[in-house]
Amino acid sequence: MDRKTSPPRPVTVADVARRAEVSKATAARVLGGYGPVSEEVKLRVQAAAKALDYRPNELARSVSTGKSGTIGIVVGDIENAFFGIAVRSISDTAHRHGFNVILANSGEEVEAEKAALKVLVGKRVDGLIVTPADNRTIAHLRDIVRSRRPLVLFDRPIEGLAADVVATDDRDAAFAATMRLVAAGHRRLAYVTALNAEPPVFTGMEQLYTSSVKARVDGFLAACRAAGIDGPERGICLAGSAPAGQQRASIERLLSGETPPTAILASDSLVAFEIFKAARTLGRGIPDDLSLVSFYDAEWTSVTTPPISVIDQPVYDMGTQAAELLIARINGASPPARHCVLPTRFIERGSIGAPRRMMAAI
Amino acid sequence: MDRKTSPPRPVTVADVARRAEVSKATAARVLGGYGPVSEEVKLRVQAAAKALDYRPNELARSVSTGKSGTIGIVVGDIENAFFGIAVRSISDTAHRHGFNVILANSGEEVEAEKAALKVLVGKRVDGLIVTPADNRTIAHLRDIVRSRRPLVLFDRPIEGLAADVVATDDRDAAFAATMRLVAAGHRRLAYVTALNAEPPVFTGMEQLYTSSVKARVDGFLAACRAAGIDGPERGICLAGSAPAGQQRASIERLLSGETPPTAILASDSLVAFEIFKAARTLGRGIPDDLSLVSFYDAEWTSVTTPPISVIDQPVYDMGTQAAELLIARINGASPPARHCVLPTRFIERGSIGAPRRMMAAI
DNA sequence: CTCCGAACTGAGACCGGTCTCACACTACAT
DNA sequence: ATGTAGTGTGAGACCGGTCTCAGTTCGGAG
Repeated sequence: MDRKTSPPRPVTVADVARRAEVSKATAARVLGGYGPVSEEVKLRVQAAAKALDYRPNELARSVSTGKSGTIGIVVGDIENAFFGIAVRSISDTAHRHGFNVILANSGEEVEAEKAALKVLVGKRVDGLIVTPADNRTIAHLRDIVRSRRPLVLFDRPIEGLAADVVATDDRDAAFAATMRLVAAGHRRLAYVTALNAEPPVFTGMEQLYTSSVKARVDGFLAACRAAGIDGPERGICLAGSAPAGQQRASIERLLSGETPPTAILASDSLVAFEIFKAARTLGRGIPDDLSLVSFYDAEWTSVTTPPISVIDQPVYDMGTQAAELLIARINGASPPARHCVLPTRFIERGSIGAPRRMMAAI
Repeated sequence: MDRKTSPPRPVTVADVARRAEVSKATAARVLGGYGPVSEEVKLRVQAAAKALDYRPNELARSVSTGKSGTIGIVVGDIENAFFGIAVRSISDTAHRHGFNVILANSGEEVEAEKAALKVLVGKRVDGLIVTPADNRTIAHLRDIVRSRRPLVLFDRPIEGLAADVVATDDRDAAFAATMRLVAAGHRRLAYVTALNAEPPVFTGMEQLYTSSVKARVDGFLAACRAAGIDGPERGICLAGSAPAGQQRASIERLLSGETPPTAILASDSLVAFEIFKAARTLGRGIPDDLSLVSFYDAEWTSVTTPPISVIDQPVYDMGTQAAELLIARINGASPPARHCVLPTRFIERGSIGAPRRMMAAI
C-alpha cells in the first residue's frame, strides 16, 4: 500500500528504475517501448511505473529524438467558422496519425504571423499549416521552406514558394457565380472583401494581398468583362476588417451610393453577414432590390429569408487533405511541391433575382 | 558574406559560442538573456547568432527550466461557435501574457478527454483549461488537481473538485427564460439538449452528465413548477448528438407528437438550429405555432425570420477570465478555488408569441 | 600598495529522456 | 571443447538548453 502523497517533483525514469531495481537504461526501454527487455523485467518496471504514477516527459523525449509529434497551425481567425472547421478537421486528422496540434491566431496580421511562426519553430513542431495573411511579405515562410520543415499553405497559394498548397478553385468559382448573376440580368455588380486598403478604394490587383481573394476578384472581373460590362473594377469594394464598425460603414456606403450595385458577390461569410444586415437596415429587399451570393456555406445562410446562395467550399476535406499532405512529408515523403485544388459547389438558394428595371437602367 | 546553405542540423548555442569565440555558458547567457555579460561580448554573440540564423530550442529550454510557457485547452467541439470564440479569447489572453496554447478536442467524449489530458500533461503544459465532457467520471481531473497543476473548468463546474471555475448563471438564466415563456401563456414547454441517453428518454437529473445542462434543466423545471405546470419532466428531451441525423430525428419526433410543445428552450445554438429547421420543414410557424428561445447568441439567430430570442453568454469574457485565473495561478498565486459566475443577458427578439388557443388547451 | 567586492567569464553538472556500446550469459552449431 | 550468434542488461554519452560555482579581472577604498 503506497501512500498517495502528491509528489512535488514529477516522477522520472530514474525513479522508476530505482524502484524496479534495474538500470535507468532498462527502465527507459520498457517505458519508451523500444529495446529488447525480458518479460519479467518489463512487468516489474511497469508495476513500478504504475505505483509511482509515472508520466513520461514528452518534452525531454522530443529534445533527444528531435521529433515533437506536434504540428503547428496558423490561421487568420479561429472565430471565423471557416477556420474553425478547418482546425477541427486538421486536428482530427492529426490525432488519427498520432500528432498533436498547436494553434496560433494571426488575426490576419503578418507581424503576428511571423511571431507565431517563430514560437512554433522554437517549439520544434514537426510541420506547419499556415494561411498566409499577406502574400507580399513572405520572407518568414521562405525561411521555413529553406529549413526544410514541412509546410502546407492552406486556402491561399503563394506563387514561387516551394510548399504544398491546398486550396479551392477560387477563380473559377467566382467566375461562375458572377456569370450566374449576369445571367439573371445584372449589370451593376459588386465584389466585397474584408481586405484593408488606405484609402479604401480599389486601384489595382496588386492591392489584393491574399491570394485567394486575388483569384476571386480575377474571376469576378473576367466574368464581368466576358459579359461586356465596362469598368467592373468600380464594383470592387475593400471594406476592411480591423474594427467591425469600419466594415459596416463601407458596406452601407456602397449600398447607399447613387448607383448602388444590384448584385453582390461576398468574399466570405462574415462580409456577407454584414451585407445582409445592412440591406435589411436600409430597407433593401433580397432578392428584389439586391441579389447576394457569398463564398462559404456558413450555417446562417440556409436559414435566412430568403436563404443565401453560396459557393460551398469543402473546408473539412481541405483540412484533412492539408494534414495528410503534411504528415506524409513529416514521415519522410518528399515529392515536389503539390498544389491541390478542391472543387467548390454552387448552392443556389433564394437570394438571386432579376434587377429591378429602374435600377437596371445605366 | 556567409553563404546561406541550409543547415540540416539546427544551430545550437554551442555553435554560436564557437563562432563568437566565447564559452557555451556565455553564449547561453546572451541568447537566453539572463546572466551578466559585457556589452562587447553580447554584441559579438548576437552577431554570431544572426549570422548562423540561430533559433532557440524551446523544448530544451522547457526541459531544463520545468516551465513550458504553454497552456492546454480541452474543449468539446471547436466547430461549435461557442467554443470557437472561447478558444480565441483564451489564446488572445494567453499570448498577451506570453503563453502559447495547445488545443485538443474531446468531441464531448470522456475517453478522448482523458487521452488529451495525458498528452498535455506529457507536454508539461503549465496549466489547463477544460470543459469536462462528463461530470460522472472525473478521476483524471482529480489527478490533475492532485499533481498541483493549475486547472480551470470552463463553462461546466464540477462539484467537489478543487479547481477554479468560470461559468454562467445557467440555472437563473434558464429559470428566467422559462418564466418569460410561461408569461406568454405557454403551458406545454420543452427543454431540448444534445445529451445522449439510452434509451433517449428523460428519467431523472442523474442522467444529466454535463453540469451546465443540469443547472439549466434545474432552472427550467423550477420555473415550470413555480408556474404550476405539472409533469414538466416530460418536456425534457435528450436529443443526442453523436450522429447529426439522430438529433434531428428526436426533434422531429418531439414536434410531431400528439401534444407537441408550444414553446421550446434550446440548450445550445446547434440544437436550436436543428429545431428551427425542423419547424420549417414541418410547417410550424415561429412564433405562431412554436415559440423558441436558445442559449447562446449565435450569429444566425439574429438574421432569421423571425430572429430568435436568446440567452446571451459572455463567452469572450469567460475565456479571458478563465485564462487570467489560470495564469495568475501559474505565476504563483494560490488562493482557494474560485467560482466565477458571469451574468447572462436575455435578448428578446421575435421568436416568442402566445400559444394558439386550440393548442393551449390541455 | 593591499584588500574587497563587483562584474564578467568558463567549466561542468543538470534537466529527463534516448541511444550506442560493451559486457554478460545463454544456446546452439562445429 | 571451442566458436558464435543472439538476447538481455548496465554504463554512460548525448540532445540543447539552464544554472551553479569557481576563477579572473578590475576599480576603488583603506
